Amino acid sequence: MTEGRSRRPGPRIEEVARVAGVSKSTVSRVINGEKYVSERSRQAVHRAIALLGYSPNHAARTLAGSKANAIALVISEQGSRVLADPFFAGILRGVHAELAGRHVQLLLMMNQPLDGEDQVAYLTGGHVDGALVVSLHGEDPLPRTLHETGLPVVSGGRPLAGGGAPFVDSDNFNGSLGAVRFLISLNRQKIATIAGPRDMAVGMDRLSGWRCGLAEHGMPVDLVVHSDFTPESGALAMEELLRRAPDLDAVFVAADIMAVGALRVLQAQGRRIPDDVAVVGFDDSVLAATATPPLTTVRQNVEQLGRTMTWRLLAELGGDEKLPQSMLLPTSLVRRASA
Amino acid sequence: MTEGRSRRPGPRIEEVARVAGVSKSTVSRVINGEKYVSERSRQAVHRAIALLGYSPNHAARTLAGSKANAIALVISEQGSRVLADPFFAGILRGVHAELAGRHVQLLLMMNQPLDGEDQVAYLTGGHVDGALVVSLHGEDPLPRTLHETGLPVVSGGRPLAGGGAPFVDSDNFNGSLGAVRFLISLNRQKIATIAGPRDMAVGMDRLSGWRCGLAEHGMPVDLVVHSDFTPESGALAMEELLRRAPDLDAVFVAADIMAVGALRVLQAQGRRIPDDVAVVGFDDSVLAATATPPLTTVRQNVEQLGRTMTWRLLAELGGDEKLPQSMLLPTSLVRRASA
DNA sequence: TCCGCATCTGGGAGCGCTCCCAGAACCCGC
DNA sequence: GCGGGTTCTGGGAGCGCTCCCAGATGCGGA
Repeated sequence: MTEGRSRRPGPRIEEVARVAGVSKSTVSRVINGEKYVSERSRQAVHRAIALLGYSPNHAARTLAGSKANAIALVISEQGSRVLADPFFAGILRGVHAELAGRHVQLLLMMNQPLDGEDQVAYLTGGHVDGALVVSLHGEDPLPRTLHETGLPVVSGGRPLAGGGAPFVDSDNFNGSLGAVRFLISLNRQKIATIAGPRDMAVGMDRLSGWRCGLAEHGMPVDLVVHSDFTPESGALAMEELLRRAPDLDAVFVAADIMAVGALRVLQAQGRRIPDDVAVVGFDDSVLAATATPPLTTVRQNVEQLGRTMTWRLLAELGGDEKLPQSMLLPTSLVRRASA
Repeated sequence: MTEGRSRRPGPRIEEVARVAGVSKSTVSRVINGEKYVSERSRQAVHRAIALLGYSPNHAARTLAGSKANAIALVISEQGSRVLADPFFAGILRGVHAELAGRHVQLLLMMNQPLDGEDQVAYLTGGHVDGALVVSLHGEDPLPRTLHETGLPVVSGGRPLAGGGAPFVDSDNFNGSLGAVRFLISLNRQKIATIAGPRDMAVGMDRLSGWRCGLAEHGMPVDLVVHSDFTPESGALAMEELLRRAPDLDAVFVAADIMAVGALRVLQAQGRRIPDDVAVVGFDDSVLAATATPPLTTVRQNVEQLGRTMTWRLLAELGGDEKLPQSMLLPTSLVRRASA
C-alpha cells in the first residue's frame, strides 16, 4: 500500500509548464502578471491553464511569496448591535462583490471580548496584506493603531480623531443638509433634530448638516437632543423635544431606528404625521419602509460603501500611487409618507 | 544590501523547539493535540509558546498537512434578501463566536451570478475542510451536491427534500404550535395564518405547527394564505384573509416582516389590535419591537443557530463519531402588545 | 532472560509555489 | 567591432510546517 497521504487533486504548476513547453518560472510570471514574458509564452501558458483546469494553490503562494493573498474585514461593534446589523450585512455584500474573481481571501474578524492585543498581533503578523475596519465609534483606536504599524488599512466610516487611516464614508453631512433643505422647502418653521451620540462621527456629521441647513436660512439651531441609536432613546428624545418646543413642526432624526421611536411618541400625543409634524430619518433601512407611516429618509448605499472600501484597499496593495486619501459617497432623499 | 525579502516576523516552530528543549516534531505534536507526548514535553512546549508569543503559520500548515484549516460559510441567498439580512448577521456572529480560539479560518462565499459550478469546484478542491451552507430556499441543490462529493457539510435550515447533509434549524414547528396554543388560551375563536412560500421549509414547518395547534382543539384549518416574506405581500395576504373571514379574531404570521404589513392593513380597516384581532409574528427581529403596536412573536435564536452549525461541523472534522444527524433548536414566545 | 508491544522522540523529505540569480538573445549607438 | 542596455528564460533554494520512518525507552508476560 504505497498509496501516500491523500492530497488535493488537480494539476501543479509544473504540469502547466510542461504542457506549455516553458519553465515553472515563466508560468509563475504569467499568473502574477509580471512583465518580461513574451507574447508567445503568455498565450501558451494561458492555453495550458485552460486545458488542465489549473488553479494555483493558495497556501503555497502565500508561504513562498511575500504576501498573504488575503485581507481582513474587522467589525468593531462595541455595543449598538442594533445599528450594526443591516449595515454590516450590506458592507459584507459589497466587499464580497468587489473581491469576486480576484485571488484574495476574505478573513472575517469581530471584536471578541478577549481580543484587542491579540487582534492587532494577528493582523500585523503577516496573515493578511491589509485590513478593512468598520468601527461605529469614532474613538476606536484600531484603525489608527493598525495604520501606524504600516499595515494598509481602509476605515469604513470617518474616524472622529482624523489623521489616521484613509476612510470611506457616506456623505452624512450633505445627506442631512439635503433633508433639512427639503423640510424648509415644505415651509416648516420649527425644525428639531434627534442627533446621534457625540462620540460617533456619523452622529456629528449628520448634526452638522442639520445645523448648516438651518443656518442658511437664519433659523435657530437649538432644538437638539442627543440620543443613542435605539428606538427607546429616540422616543425619549422626542418627548424631550416636545416638552421644550410643543409647537415644533418637523424633526430630522439621525437614524431610522430612532425615528421609529419618535414616530410612536408623536402619534401617542395625537400629532398627525406629516400634517402636524414632518419626520425625516436617515439610512433607508428596512425599518423605514415598514414604519407607520412609511418614513421619508436619507438613503445611504451601504453596499457601495463596502465595494469602495475594498477597491481602495486593493488599489493600494496593487501599488497604485496617488490614490485619493479618503472618499465620501453620495446619499439621496427617499420620499415616503412621513414628510 | 543582503537584506533579503521582507518576511513575516515572529518566531518559527524551530525556535519554540529550541527554547523548549525538544524537536520540531514534538512541538508539532503538542500543537496538534496528538497523543504520545510526555506531560513534561507538553508543558515545556506550552511555556515556550507563551514565552515567544508563537503562532503557527497557517499557510505552511495547510501546505504541509492534509487539511486546509479553513471552513466556508456559503450564503445561498437567491432573492429574498430582506429576510436574509438580520438573519445572516446573526448566523455570522454565531459562527464566529464558535470559531474563536481555534486555528480555523472562515471563508465567506455568497452566490454570485456567475458561480454555481465554480463554487462547487472551489469548495471540493481542497481549499476548505468543510462547509456551512445557509440556504433559505428548500430546493437549493447545493447542500446535497456538496454532501455527495464527500465534503463535510452542515446545512442551516432544514432542506425541503431531506436525506442530504445534516442540518441545524430552529424548531419552527413547535414554535408556531406554541403560538397557536397561546392564541387559543386567549380564547380566540377564528385563527388565520399568513404562511411562507411553499418552496421554503421554514414556511412549511411553521404552517404545520399552526395546523396541529388548531387541529388539537378541533378547529378548522382553512384560513391560510401563502405569502413571500415581504411587508407588501403580508399586507395583501391580510386583505385576502379579511375578505374571506371578516370575523377572524387572530392571525399567526409566519414572519415579523410580513406581520408589519398585516398590522398596517388591520389598522387601516379599523380593527383594534389586540382587542379585535390578535397578531403573533415569528423571528423576533428588530421589526417586532419597533412595530406599532409592538409585536408578540416567536423568538428564534439565530446566533445560537450559527454556533451550533459550526460546532457540528468541527466535531465531524475532528473525527467525532456518532454525532446527531440533525438538530432542532428551541424557540420561545415573546409577549408584547399585539396579542 | 528475552521478546513483544505501547509510548515517546528526533531527523528529514517534501508540500507547491515565489523569487533570486545567472545567462542567453537581441537591440542600440559609437 | 565592442560595450552597454533591455528583454526574456530556466534552474534551484527555500518559505514553515506536517508526517513518515527509524530508533530509543519502558514495562509486562512467557
